[in-house]
Amino acid sequence: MSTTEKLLDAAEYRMRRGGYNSVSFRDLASDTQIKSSSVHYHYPKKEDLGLALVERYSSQFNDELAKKTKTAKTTQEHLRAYQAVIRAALVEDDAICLCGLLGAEGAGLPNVIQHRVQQFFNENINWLVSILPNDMPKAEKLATANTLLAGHQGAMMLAKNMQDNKIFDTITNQLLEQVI
Amino acid sequence: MSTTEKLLDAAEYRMRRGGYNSVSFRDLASDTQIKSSSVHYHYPKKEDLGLALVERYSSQFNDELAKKTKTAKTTQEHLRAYQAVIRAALVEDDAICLCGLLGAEGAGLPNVIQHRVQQFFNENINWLVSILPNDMPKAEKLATANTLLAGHQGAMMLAKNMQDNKIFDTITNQLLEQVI
DNA sequence: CCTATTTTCTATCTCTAGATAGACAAGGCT
DNA sequence: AGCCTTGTCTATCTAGAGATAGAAAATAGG
Repeated sequence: MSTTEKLLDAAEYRMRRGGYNSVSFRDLASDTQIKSSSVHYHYPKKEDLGLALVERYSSQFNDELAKKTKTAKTTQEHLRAYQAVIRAALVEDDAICLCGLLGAEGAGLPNVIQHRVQQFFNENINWLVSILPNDMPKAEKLATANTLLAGHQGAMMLAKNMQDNKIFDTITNQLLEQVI
Repeated sequence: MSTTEKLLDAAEYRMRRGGYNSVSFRDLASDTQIKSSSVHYHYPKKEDLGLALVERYSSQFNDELAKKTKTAKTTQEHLRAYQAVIRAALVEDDAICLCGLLGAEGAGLPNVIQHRVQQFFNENINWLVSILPNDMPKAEKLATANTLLAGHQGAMMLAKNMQDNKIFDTITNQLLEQVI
């Protein structure tokens, strides 16, 4: 595994738990067995690191979604895949969504990162809109996409906080049942 | 206004935007025109400050909720009040919920604060369960309460991020319509 | 094998963080 | 007046942050 990958892994682990400001170059250095100045070689500014991380997270998320919907046909199947991808992020990594956390910290972050997180949400919404039933009015599609996104993000946050992943399932199941 | 109130106001303003780690004693000192050592006089450790802040936020939230539901009778009326209280926190303060943000930052915070935030969520859920229709099965009440809480928190985060408070209204209206 | 590039290192800077000790000031109470 | 409590100040400590310069090592390509 390349050094940049190791760095991003360590940064993702830490950032998805404590947030942007809870991660330091020295932490990442010790996680990856190099010196903090070497971390700066790969990512000169913290902003660079953060941006690269959101970019990787975002494209991995979209890849997962594409993979899990390869054979999906109905809206229901697509939504179950959406739920499953997010659930995996929560359960396997035992952490909430990187963009959910960075989105909450919003104003405390460099502008480039804020915008990249916003892009992640926009992509989410566009995807959701694209897989909702054709006979659903456009405005309702948009509303539903926003509700699903917000609901899933909130569900991760709540489940993590209550230390009970069943809460995520309960909430998202209810959302999927009611929305369709 | 007392110094401690001024301090909590300044801390709340900053913390609801950038998160726990984005607030420093020196920031608060300059916000309130005193020296940082004087801030330590009122709140010896940052943890003390954070805890006092969550406590004040939490009780103000519950007070608002009580006030707005004084004449409420139906579940619908109670839920509209819940929505309105959170909306006011979003629109008037132009910031997301303190506990939503601290909840997301979870693992990066002192334990006492984590637990106090968790208590805020528990109180929210208990309140929601208490105002849901009597004929709704207990399990469904709990699920619905969780969905409403997560949905509202997610809606704040998303609306703030997209810089469009209408998103909050759209999402929460849809939730209230579908859930009842 | 030698050179050029990439990567890591040592060493260090500056700034800010949280935190503390102890002097000093203002006000009420007896 | 003298005292005690409350609050603020100056001054300072230690730790850690992000960041940089320049030497040294590793690696790749001809």
